[in-house]
Amino acid sequence: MSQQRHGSTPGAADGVPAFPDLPEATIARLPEYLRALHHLAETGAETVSSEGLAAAAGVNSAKLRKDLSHLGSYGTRGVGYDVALLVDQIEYILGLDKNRAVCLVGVGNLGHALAGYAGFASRGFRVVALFDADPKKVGEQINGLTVQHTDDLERVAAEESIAIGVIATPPGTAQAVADALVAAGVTSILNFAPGVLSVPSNVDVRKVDLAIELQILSFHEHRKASLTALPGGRSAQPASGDQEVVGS
Amino acid sequence: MSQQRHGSTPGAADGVPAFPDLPEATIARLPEYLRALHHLAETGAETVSSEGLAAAAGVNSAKLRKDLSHLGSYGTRGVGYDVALLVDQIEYILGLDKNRAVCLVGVGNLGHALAGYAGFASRGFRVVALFDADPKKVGEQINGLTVQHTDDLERVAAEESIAIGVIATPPGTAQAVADALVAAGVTSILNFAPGVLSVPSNVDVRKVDLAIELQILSFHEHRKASLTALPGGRSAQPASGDQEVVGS
DNA sequence: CGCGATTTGTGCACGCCTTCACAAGCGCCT
DNA sequence: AGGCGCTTGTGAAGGCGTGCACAAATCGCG
Repeated sequence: MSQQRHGSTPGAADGVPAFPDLPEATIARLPEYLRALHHLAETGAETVSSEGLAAAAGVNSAKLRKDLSHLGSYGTRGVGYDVALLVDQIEYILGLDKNRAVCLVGVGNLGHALAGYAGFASRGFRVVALFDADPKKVGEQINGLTVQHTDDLERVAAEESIAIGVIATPPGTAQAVADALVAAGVTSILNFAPGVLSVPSNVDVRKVDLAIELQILSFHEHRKASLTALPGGRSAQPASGDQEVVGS
Repeated sequence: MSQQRHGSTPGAADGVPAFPDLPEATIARLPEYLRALHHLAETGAETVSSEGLAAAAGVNSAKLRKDLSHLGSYGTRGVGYDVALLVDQIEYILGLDKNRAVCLVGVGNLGHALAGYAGFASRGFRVVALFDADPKKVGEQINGLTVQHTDDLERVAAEESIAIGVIATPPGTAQAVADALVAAGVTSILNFAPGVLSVPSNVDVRKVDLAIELQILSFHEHRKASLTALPGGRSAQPASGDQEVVGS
């Protein structure tokens, strides 16, 4: 990473750089920019304009520029952004240069898929431990890893100093698993189980509920249907622009 | 608020009710309220206060009341909300009373898991068709359904008038699949493939990128680590409140 | 019947995020 | 060297969402 001048992180005093406090909305978009940049790099592009990168990431260019400006000034006016440089910067900010260890709890249908998900490894995450409460699953080999019993979760996770845990258990056991993860020193949890987790305030939780996504789509289906059925409603065919992404 | 009867949907003139236009943020929370309400109903509760429901859904009570007020006036002051009534209302708004048909494209690791995901069926969604481009997978039986070839996607989806499609293919083929879905009349897409989909403006797309979620957590890990390492940073143990959910 | 306890519904202010519009800066061409 | 076109970075405005604080409404009880 550090490329001499341009490279050093803004506000770096000594070895440990001060951390720019980015808006949460910006953080959520950085991974998307990063993916687009990787794609551009593969096609051999050296630089990108904000317009080009914005299009590749599916946002508008003003938003992209403002987002990137929060990281520092890594563009060249009249030219654009250096792809390689920007990749390094974003990966540094996101902490992806650390090759983070992740453990996964719950090797059911979904957990099984997550354990083998290529997208994790390709973005700097290593799944290093699998757990399940079902004795029949303990010992099973998945993707080169042996499933261990959740009773050992706390010990193993602590030993390997795992910082990120993924919960893919049934809703009933999710809270207990979260408690064990926290006890083991995990400070970030990605939760696929429906329901609310209660954790200490120093632990970050992100939730992904597949059914909720469908329900939101269902709402919009319902809305669209009621519009076309209504007297004033136009008959569903509002031109064909590009891209309507609903919600956040 | 007019209130009148309490039962029928607000603004209903004839058979087709006018559709309240809810804030997007509210819509995204309704499924969570619904889940909490179902849970309460199972425990035999007749009514809930906004405080109680808010706690169960992991939000603050003012927000919950404002959200629900957008649906109409379905609470009773001094008492709370009628659980059964509220369930019906939210399910109606979300269009879950329609038992919507969903098709799933891409029966890889993730797609396989989604096809068997119990959370879909239990919330009013029926997976009615599976597709994959790999001839080796075509014909395979999953959860009582036969995997069909993506060449038949457009025909089958149109015949069964499927409105919602789920994409769980590798990123390279996602756009082509989306085009086929749109051509078949699908107007809502849930996309698990990384990358930006381009669709007509009357089609809603929601994206779930599992790797992005981890990257956001990674950022917060990085931030927390740099804080504790910094001279001014407190030594990581900021009391133990409840619930810190990061991001939207 | 009236009163107090309780809980909803909402007006208001604040902060975050988005978007526009433009000045500042950079490279290239003449 | 100078000017021109292009692109970034950002000030300002507007919109959306959140949370507070309180009035309005309902129930139960004396």
